[in-house]
Amino acid sequence: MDMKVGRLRASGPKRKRGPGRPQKSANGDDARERILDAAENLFAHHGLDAVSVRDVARKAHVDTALVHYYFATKRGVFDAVFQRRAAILNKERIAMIDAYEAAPGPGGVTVEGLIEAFLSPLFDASVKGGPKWKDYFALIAQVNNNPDWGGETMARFFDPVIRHLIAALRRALPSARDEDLFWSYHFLSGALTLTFAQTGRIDLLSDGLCKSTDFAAASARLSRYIAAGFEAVCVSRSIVRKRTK
Amino acid sequence: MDMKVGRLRASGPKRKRGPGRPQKSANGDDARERILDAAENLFAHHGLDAVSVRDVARKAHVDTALVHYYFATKRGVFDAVFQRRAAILNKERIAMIDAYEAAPGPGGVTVEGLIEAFLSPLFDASVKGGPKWKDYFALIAQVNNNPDWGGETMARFFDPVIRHLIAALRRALPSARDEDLFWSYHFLSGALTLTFAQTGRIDLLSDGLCKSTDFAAASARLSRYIAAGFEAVCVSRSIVRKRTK
DNA sequence: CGAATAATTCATCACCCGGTGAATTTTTTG
DNA sequence: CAAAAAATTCACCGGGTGATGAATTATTCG
Repeated sequence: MDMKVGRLRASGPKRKRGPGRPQKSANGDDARERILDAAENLFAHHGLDAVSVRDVARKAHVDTALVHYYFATKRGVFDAVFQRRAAILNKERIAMIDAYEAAPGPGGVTVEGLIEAFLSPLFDASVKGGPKWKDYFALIAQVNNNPDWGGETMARFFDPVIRHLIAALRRALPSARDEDLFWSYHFLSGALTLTFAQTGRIDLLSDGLCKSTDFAAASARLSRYIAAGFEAVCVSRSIVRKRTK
Repeated sequence: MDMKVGRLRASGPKRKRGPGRPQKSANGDDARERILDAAENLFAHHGLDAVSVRDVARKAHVDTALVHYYFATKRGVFDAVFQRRAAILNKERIAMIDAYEAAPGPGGVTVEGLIEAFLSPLFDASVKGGPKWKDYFALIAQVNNNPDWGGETMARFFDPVIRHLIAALRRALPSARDEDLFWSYHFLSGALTLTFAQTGRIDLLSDGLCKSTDFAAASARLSRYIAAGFEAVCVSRSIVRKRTK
């Protein structure tokens, strides 16, 4: 009986910098990068399961075998796409929160200020960063709402930043309960990711008055909306809470 | 030349009540119903594209051909699942909004009261209605965040109720702009559907303090959270708006 | 140049997919 | 009971899927 023998080929070549490099290196037109871009775009717009490795390869003008050469498996492609922009983003977001806490406006640290610091790198990237960043955020929206492996994946990449935000919120709202903070963040997460998902939903609902792609409009409202939600839920209402619980 | 001839077989049998009925009819154990239940569960937990017709048939203890006999295509199965509970739900939600507007508490109609009327049939069904209803709501979460056809599908089934809610909110907040109302609803929609998606995300983030399955806890917070968001965004701040716009 | 190494392609495998037409079985009707 | 109709199964098709090993091309290094 021949059991399925595990793949021996490692996940891609040894990445030493020197020898045998591809056509272009300083340029962003490596085949590897093209594959990631193609996958990012397709996964974001159609979901992981609706896109085949062949689709990705075709869009990247590359043979399917090359995709497996670099990333071993389809899930490997996905992970690489997901990871590529996460690190940059997370560093910025933590820096923004810290900077705001170190020098808030007159009146001190507010919930809205913290939320805005937490969100601004995302909206900045999606507005100024070009379509690839928009694709990336749409991809995150997909993952965040995936019931299979979404929760685990999001936790792996984004929990540090989020815990950082929640710690800061805890300082800004000393009377808040942790459950209230976590649920409030959960609602924020849902509102944010649906906005990033660009489903065209709001376009249809509003008969064209609002556009899914108009992140500036979303950004102008979201921080205020969410901050008000946090304050309404997290600021001492223990009497009411006991009644509803 | 033989062009692909359209399917001649109609989408299922003639549904007259009399002849040739299956094993059980009054009971909910029809094969047709079993297929819908199986599909509902699988689509909700894994997404439409990750589930095959064979998976559904296997779970329903039925041949794949029977699935096509009743629903013609995989998408047909999905539509039937989606539609099955939508009508019931929408009728209840409109009734709740109307009832609340007709007899609000002392102090008149509030945003929180409207939101709660709008949401309560959902949480009621998911808490009291058993696991099939939870599956259904998880399925809605999938659809709402699907960038391909989610926006259009949600619009087709739920826009009437939502427009009804927004009309009521417009009466409760006469100074609100429509863009603000639509964006505010959009955020509500995202927060709600991520909650229904049951991704386990909040469980991991909170180290088990909060549970994705605890709809009672979510329900206890969501209306207040969202109402505060609506009021913060939609109540006259035209001076500020002009600056950010 | 020529050897070494990385990048890329080619041909292919075993399997799963959605869907269909023709039997076959079950149920209802007269 | 027989005839009719509905429900269900069986066998199958064409095509797509993720993945792989061997061959081929491009690049770098000595």
